[in-house]
Amino acid sequence: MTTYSISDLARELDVTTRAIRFYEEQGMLSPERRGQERIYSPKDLVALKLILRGKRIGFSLAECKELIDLYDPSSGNRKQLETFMEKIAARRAQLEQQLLDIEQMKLELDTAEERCLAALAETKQKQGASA
Amino acid sequence: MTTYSISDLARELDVTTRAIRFYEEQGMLSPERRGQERIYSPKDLVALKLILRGKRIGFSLAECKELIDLYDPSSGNRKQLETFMEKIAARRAQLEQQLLDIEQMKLELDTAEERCLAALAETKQKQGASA
DNA sequence: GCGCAAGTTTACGTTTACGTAAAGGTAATC
DNA sequence: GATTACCTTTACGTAAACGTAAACTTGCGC
Repeated sequence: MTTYSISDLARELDVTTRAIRFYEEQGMLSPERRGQERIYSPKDLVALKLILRGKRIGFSLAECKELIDLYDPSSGNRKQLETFMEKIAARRAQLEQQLLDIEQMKLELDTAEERCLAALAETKQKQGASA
Repeated sequence: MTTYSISDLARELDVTTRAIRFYEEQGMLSPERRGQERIYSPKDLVALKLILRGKRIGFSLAECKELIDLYDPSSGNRKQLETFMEKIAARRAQLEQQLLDIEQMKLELDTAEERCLAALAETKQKQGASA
């Protein structure tokens, strides 16, 4: 069975060891120990991937923790599942808004760029062929 | 010509007055004054909207400031404009990743939900028609 | 047996984006 | 003239998510 050291995980998922220990401190990971040393299982790897994906989506660590707990079979808690699906829906809606915002901003930046370039051209003309 | 008080703006754009003053402190707004009182113009309203949109997209306030400076005609700086378009492109790419992450998570949550519901059904069956 | 790399804990520091009093000025209204 | 509603400044507080430094142990290679 495969195991990982903390720096294995850090390298593989591109996080710092500090972050990994922090997630453990927050109760999101619970690796085995060999003496002092942390030994991570593939299950831990998956959990860490979940955390990172949650972060990418914009969830807080607290929400990521909820997410992980959701995958814990010991909690057959349907209500939690439903509230979390709502959070995901909210996040999707926010993404839609972000897409709109970005499109809008792109449009405005494009026209700003045009004006800017036009102004530059005008300046050069007034200066004559001085360059 | 229309003007706004700070709480007009706060109401209209759904931000706190504290936030508005903070943005000014950061050099992102410079309203007129009538005595102590801040008087906002439509131009300020636009700037504040820009800030909020930038935030929604996920830009830091520092980046939002760059954004506003971009619209300032006194800076005919094309390089800034280009680097900012790059930031927007990066943000768009991140949004794509977020969409993927959300789709993936939705799939996983859906199957988790199924398993959960199935488990619940099983439990009820074993209990008989006790409810 | 020495050095070095990788691991550990403890603990204070940092950044961002405001929140939250505290303490007071101004202006309309009863 | 007292209340009420807004406005102001100053300033300390806060939450999240680690960064960073200190001080120490453990195992490997030579």
